[in-house]
Formats: sequence, structure tokens, C-alpha cells
Amino acid sequence: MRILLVEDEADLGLAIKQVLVSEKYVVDWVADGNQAWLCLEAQWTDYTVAIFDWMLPGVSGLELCQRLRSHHNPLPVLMLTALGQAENRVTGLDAGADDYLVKPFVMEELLARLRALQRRSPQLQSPTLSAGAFSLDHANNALQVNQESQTAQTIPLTVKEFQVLAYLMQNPGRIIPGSKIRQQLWDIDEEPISNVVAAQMRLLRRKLASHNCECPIETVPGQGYRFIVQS
Amino acid sequence: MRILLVEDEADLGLAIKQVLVSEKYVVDWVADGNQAWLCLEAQWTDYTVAIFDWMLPGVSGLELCQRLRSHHNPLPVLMLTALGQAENRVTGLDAGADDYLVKPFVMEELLARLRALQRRSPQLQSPTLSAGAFSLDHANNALQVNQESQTAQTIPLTVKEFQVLAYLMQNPGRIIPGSKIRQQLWDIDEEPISNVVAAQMRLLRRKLASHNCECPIETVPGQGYRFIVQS
DNA sequence: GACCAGATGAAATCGAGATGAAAAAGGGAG
DNA sequence: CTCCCTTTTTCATCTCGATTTCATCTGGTC
Repeated sequence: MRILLVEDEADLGLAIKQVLVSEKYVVDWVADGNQAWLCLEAQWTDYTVAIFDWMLPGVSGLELCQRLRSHHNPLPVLMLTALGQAENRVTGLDAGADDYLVKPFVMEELLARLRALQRRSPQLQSPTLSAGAFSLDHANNALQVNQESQTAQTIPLTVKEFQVLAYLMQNPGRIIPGSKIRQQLWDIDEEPISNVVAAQMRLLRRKLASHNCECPIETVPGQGYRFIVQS
Repeated sequence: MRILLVEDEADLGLAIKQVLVSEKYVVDWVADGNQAWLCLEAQWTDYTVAIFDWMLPGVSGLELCQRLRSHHNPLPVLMLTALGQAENRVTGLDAGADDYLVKPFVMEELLARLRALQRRSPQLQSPTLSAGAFSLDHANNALQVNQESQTAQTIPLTVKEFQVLAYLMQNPGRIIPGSKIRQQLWDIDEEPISNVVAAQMRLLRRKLASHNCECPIETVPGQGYRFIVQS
């Protein structure tokens, strides 16, 4: 869900970020290795994948990767490298990168690689995520509902709504603290006194209600939110 | 159950405390070695584990550790140390630390280490704690009851209720003085003239009763409370 | 009967989350 | 670039559950 992108070329960085965002990932894009390390150090944000450019001002992508591994951090890493540095491939994989992509590349390829990483690490965006009577349709940005009492229906979602649902549905039945949700889905520098999460929950619940669909998101007072899977 | 966290970096300290609290530990977080020592000296609070940052204003984590051991206090200690001080590892373990974690680290790792310490010292949070017909479901914040007369049921708990039950269930059949429970589960600066414990017991008993489940907590007049395990 | 720990119920406190409206940010289309 | 519409965030309350306090009982002890 949350990706750390480290790329110093502004154009490319922006382009990648946009594509990823349009795929509904939450993206932190930083331009140099030192900032990247700061992000990684900030334990309170768990990234799902990292994308490192090989050449970077400050700490290089390669070194970031090595540092991660020396801390036993299993974060999947996709390395970007310029043409002509192909011989680095072995070095990169040795350093602990999980995959490797030569610039220039088509965005489709990047997405495909990310999807491939997903197979190893169970967290990533899956094309359709289901829980109980609900399933998320990634392609159409929508939620499919199959309640016995109703005819099946499709509810269109906004990006944030989709992200929230996806996060909860990855841990069906488990209580997720609101603070955790904010860490995962919102930008990190937020002042902690913000009720974005509550607000989003309200929008989501209201939308589901307007489609007269009973909301599968339960609030556990003082502890967090939970996606209910009725047995 | 109760953890002493000594960490002077505000961000990190807060982050760690939040994670631990969300795992339902009771956490005392202090920022310097002197305060930490005050907490440790106050014997009336038995900590289950201590987490010391190596570098601290005042007394260092290392020294705290040594002092503890020189007082023959076996409290399990997890030491946090910054990258580059890795050579200190031996020193740390010599000083009596039980484990050792290099910053930065993933919270998962911290929790894993705590769980590891648990194996040596029998007190820590276990994923599910059972006694007699009852078992605590840590993930769902609930109590599972399997009384022969009834069908199995799940009773949702509040955080405090959970903590109280967990504490009693760790010592099934043993009488625990109410004062001890207060020391373990409530903040230390409380005025001793408070019946929070009794109040909480009442709530707990009432809740169990409302699920028509006979309460496994017995009051031993003048001595304390006991979790009954019927044979 | 005085005394004490603990039990009890009602009431006060506290904080997290819910809410509705309004402001701000984005994103096209022209 | 500007206008318009949608999405997202903020703000200022409001509500409700969790927890604590308070004042009062109860049961047993000395």
C-alpha cells in the first residue's frame, strides 16, 4: 500500500509517482539517499515496497539496500538502474535487492514487477481483494457487494475510500488502531491532532448506507476499527 | 505486563510507547537515566521487562543495567543502541543486558524480541493465555468461554478488563492482593486511597454475569483476588 | 458496637470518535 | 489560465463509552 520511491531525476520521479498514485498506492517520493534513510528509520511507517534508483546523491540505492538487510529488514526492494550499468545487476541482487529494472522502461513493466514482488510478500495490492460479501475491484475503483437479501451491486469509490477499505480488508476481523491507519495511508508530517481517519470513515459509511448496504466497518471504542466478516 | 521504557528521543519514545500500549502492555516511559532509576527503586512496581536506550542524559542505559545486576535484580533488559555502536554489543551483554537491538529497527522486531525474552521469563504477553474454561484472545480483545453447560462464546473486553484478566490468569489459583494489582496495572502516582481495582472487578463481574457466565474471579477477604480453575 | 476491606450504584470525568458544514485542494474542460 | 465540480481536510461541536470517584452499604472481625 505504501511505497517509498527514491529517485533524484525530477521528471522521472514525478512520472513514477503519478502512475503509482493512479494505481492507488500511497507514495513517499524523496530525492536523495539521506532523506530516504530518514523515512526508513521512522519506524512508525511500514512500507510495503521500496523503489531505489541506483545512482543517488548522498547514500546510493545500493547502500540503502545493504543497510536495510544488515538490519534484518525484509522490505522488498526494486532497484532502478541506467542502461550500461547492467553488469551491476549481480551486485544489486547480492546487496539484497529483490528485483531490478533497467532504465528507460515502460510504466507497465514497473507495475508488473511490483505485482511480481507481491507474490512473495503477502501485503501488496492484489487485483481483487475479497472478504465476506465484499470484494474490491481494483480496475474499476469500486466495491462489489453480494448481500443475500439484495441483488449484487457495485459501488464506485474514491481513491481514499478505496485505500481505507483495502487496508481494512487485508486484515479482516482484526482490530486496527486509527493511528495505524493514519500512518499507513496519510502523509507522515501530519499533526497528530487530525481526524482525517474519522472523517473518511464517515464518508465511507455514509456512501455505503446510501446504497442501503450495511456497513462492514465496526468501531471498537478506544481501540480502532475492524472489518467484520460475518460467519 | 508492565514495561519500563527509557528513551530520550521524543519521537521514538512516543512511537514505541504507542505500539506497546496497543499491544496492551502498561508502559512507563521516562526520558533520562535518573528518572528511570527512581522508577526501578520504587520496588512496589514490578516491571516485567525494561527497555533502555544506550545513550541517555544522566545515567546511561549501560549503567542502569549494571546497577540492576549489582542489586541482584533479574529484570530482563532489552538494550537499544544506535548504528555504529555495534562494537558495544559485547559490553552490553556483559553488563547484563538480555538482548540487544540496533536502531533503527522495525517495530515488529522489537515485539519479537520482547516475545523472545518471554520464553526465559515466564511473565510476558502470550498470544493466547488460557486457564480452565477461559482463554484470552489477544487479537480480538476478547474472552473465550467454553463452559460445558453453555455453548462456547466470545465476550468482548475493554483494555483494562483485558489487562486485569490477563494478570490474574497468569497466576491461576494464586491469591493476588488488590494493592499488587493496582501497582501492576495502574499509573504509579495514584493516591493509594482509590478503589479503581474494586470498581474494575465489579465491571468485569457484571459483564461476565450479563453473558450469564459464572465469574471465575473470587475475592479472598482481607487478602486479595484469585482466578479459580475448577478441576 | 466499632472497624475494615471490599462491594455497589450513581454521578463526574475523560477522551475517542462521530458529525455537519465549510474551507481547501485537485483535476479537468474550455 | 480560469472556472467548475469532485474529493479531501479542517473546524467546531456533540455523543457515547470507558474509567474513576464518591458516598454509601455489607459482612466479617475483634
